[in-house]
Amino acid sequence: MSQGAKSTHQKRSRQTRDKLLNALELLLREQDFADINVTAIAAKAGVSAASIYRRFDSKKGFIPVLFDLYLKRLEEWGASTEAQINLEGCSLRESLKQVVHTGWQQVQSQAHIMRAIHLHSRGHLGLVASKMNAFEEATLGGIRALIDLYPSEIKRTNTDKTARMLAYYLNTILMEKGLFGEQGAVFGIAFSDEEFTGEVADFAYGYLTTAP
Amino acid sequence: MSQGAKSTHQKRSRQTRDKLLNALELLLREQDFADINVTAIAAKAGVSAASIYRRFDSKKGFIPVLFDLYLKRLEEWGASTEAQINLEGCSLRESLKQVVHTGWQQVQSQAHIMRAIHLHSRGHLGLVASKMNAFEEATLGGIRALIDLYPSEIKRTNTDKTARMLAYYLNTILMEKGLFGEQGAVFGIAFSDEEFTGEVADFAYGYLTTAP
Amino acid sequence: MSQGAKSTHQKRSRQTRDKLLNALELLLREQDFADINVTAIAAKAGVSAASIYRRFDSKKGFIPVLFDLYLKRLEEWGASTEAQINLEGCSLRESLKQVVHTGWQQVQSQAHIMRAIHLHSRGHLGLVASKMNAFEEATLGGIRALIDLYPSEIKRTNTDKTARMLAYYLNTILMEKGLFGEQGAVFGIAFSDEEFTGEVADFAYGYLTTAP
Amino acid sequence: MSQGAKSTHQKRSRQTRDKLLNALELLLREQDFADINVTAIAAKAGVSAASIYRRFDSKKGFIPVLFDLYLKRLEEWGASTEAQINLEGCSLRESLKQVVHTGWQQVQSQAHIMRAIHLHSRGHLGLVASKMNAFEEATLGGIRALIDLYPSEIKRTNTDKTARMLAYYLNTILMEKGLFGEQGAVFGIAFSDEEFTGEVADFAYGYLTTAP
DNA sequence: AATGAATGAGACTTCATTCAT
DNA sequence: CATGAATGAAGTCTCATTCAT
Repeated sequence: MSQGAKSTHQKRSRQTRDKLLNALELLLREQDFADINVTAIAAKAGVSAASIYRRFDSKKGFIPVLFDLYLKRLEEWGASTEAQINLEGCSLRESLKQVVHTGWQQVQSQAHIMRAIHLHSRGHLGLVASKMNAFEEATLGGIRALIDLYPSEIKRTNTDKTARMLAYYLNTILMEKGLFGEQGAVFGIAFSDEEFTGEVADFAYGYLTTAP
Repeated sequence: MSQGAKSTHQKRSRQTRDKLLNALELLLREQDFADINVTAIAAKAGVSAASIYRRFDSKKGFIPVLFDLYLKRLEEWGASTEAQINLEGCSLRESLKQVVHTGWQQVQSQAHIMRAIHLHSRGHLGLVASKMNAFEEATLGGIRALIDLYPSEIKRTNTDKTARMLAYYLNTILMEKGLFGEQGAVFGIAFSDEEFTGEVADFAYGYLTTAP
Repeated sequence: MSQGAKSTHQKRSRQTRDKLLNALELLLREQDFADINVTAIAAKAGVSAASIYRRFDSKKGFIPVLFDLYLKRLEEWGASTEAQINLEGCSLRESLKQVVHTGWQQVQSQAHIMRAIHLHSRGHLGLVASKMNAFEEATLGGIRALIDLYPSEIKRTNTDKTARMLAYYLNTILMEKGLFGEQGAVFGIAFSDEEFTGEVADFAYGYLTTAP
Repeated sequence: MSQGAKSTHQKRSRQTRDKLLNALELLLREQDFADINVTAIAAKAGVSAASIYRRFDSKKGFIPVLFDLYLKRLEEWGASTEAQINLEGCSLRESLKQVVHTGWQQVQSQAHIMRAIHLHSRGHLGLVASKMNAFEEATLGGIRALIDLYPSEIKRTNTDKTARMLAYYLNTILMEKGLFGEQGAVFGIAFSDEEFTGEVADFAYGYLTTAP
């Protein structure tokens, strides 16, 4: 069947799927994935628990789909105007600030979803492994592009290694606070968002502009 | 006494508790805490599952006790010779390298325990909150001491903020790879330990030596 | 029309019904009725499971229709040449042998259908009661005719009772082995077909020729 | 642990098992095994449904245990006075009548259990195969002993074959009516018990006393 | 006190049957 | 009508936790 021309059955099927996903997302804003049971998801979605097993392999099956949802949102957001960072004429420092600021907003808005993924794709199978790789490659691409914009300022010699470290750093540092900062102390990083993102960017800036 | 643990006046009781903790630690080297069931812990310890509930409030009750265990080991290790870093005459860069290297070893050796704490103290209650604070304060103290050793090289102005950021950074960046690096891609950070710790230290070095 | 089956005015409807019945029969050669699910029947027939409920009240509704199918085959077979037993000039013993032999072949060839009827018309409703009665009456008629052929040899006094017992005996004894002999020990009745039918006939012969 | 000196735990365990078995037996007097759900069994027994799965592999797991129960009762009954048939001085015909009469009583009293076994051990695995064999061997032994008592009267030549056929016959003929006679027509065998057992015995008598 | 047994809860799964398009 | 989707019901299974001895 051609894409875009979905049958009514398929549409209905997708609706149920979406209802379930929406229900889960709502619940994830309040509880941890482990504390949410399939009955609750079904109830919130207004469908039967058995229906879940038509759309998802198991409760765990929600995780990769949540990841898809996250990636879709990331993509949509990437195409939106608010994500359009204009680095024209910006200094490296300024650019990093913008990138971090933007990333931080993303993390915050999708924290509930990412938390579930972060905690429940761990250890258990390579449920999301391939998708994660794709995501990482895309992120790396962005980072490399940024690096390439400032050849003279950046003193790191191995671009690939640098890009990987930077991507790893940004991802990790924003996630930890974004996902768990609310309920955990996290070294009293209780700064304002401005301060936090500023420091995070400065960290990256110092790294890039210092020769090995 | 830890939340979740019960008093152990009797010697025998204490022994059972330790047997259980050992059993759990052994199992944690192979599986995630969520995948280990109390029966397995009891079996490994050679006691009945019901006995667990004489020592611990619940399965979750193991978490704060694991945290205690971790802190105890950290303390012992801090007092041991191998942890005695001699920063005398070292450059800031060299000192950071040593600190990161040492921290990395710690994380690696206790990864199985920290993983359980990291994943299962999340969201659920403030089971370990107070201990975590104490731990963080201690870490912060060390970081501040390090910073104070190199007043001329360090360009950051707000020492407290800097120390917190650095502590947060080091903790987060080492944990993510140490706890989950094996099974997750983590941006292809597949460098050797040397490379990794080197980059991590450089990151910190760049941050500290660059004016805001 | 069978209980459980719905009217099939349309030709197409009739076709679908037959496709379903054929599909079920094929499946019955391999699995027990209870282990065959409606989806499988529908799939084998190339229609949707929902369509089944347009032809049959329920899954159980297949049973009386299977019974009809069985009776139809029996009738056809009764009219065929191979079923034409010529008892002319045969001794009672010889006649019984032929009858048993023929019955045994019937049971064997329709075992998969009869097994389903045998197991699933039990207890549940009188789904097939009226048909069964008709079938039994027909069978009884045959038996009575046989008995009437050998008035001098047969020593039983109450013909009706004798006919009923004989019919019951033949039906039961052949069915048990025919339907379940393959997978059950059944008292190690592992004789050849010749031996088995011979003994069965001898049993009947002894009964008939012995005075009460 | 020595037999007879069972721990209290074991006793409790067995009690639960017995409660479940009793509950099932009560229910079997009213409904078919397939129509009884585990929840109902548990409720009737006054235990939790989960407990069932500590004692039995699955719902099907009841079947072999029911078979054991049946065999145990058969054994107990065999040792009881009412089963003590005194064949001393009896004619073969008389002996057969007694045996059939006794067997018929057995079948009737245990019909509900045997019905479940009969219907649900079919096809599915060799759940009861080995036990069935043992049961059949024991039955065969009895039949052989009976045959050996009347060497002059019995005209069959192959004792083994004869014993097997007789055992098969008695078992089958009594079971069919005993288990299903109430709800099925069974060739209008609506005689009194006396008549029925009399005919059944006569059948056997005729067989045994007629030369092949 | 230690423990085997019991249990409530809930995930998971299948299936006959009904619904809505 | 035919059908994919949905569903209620029940079996299966596991597990943390509590009970009773």
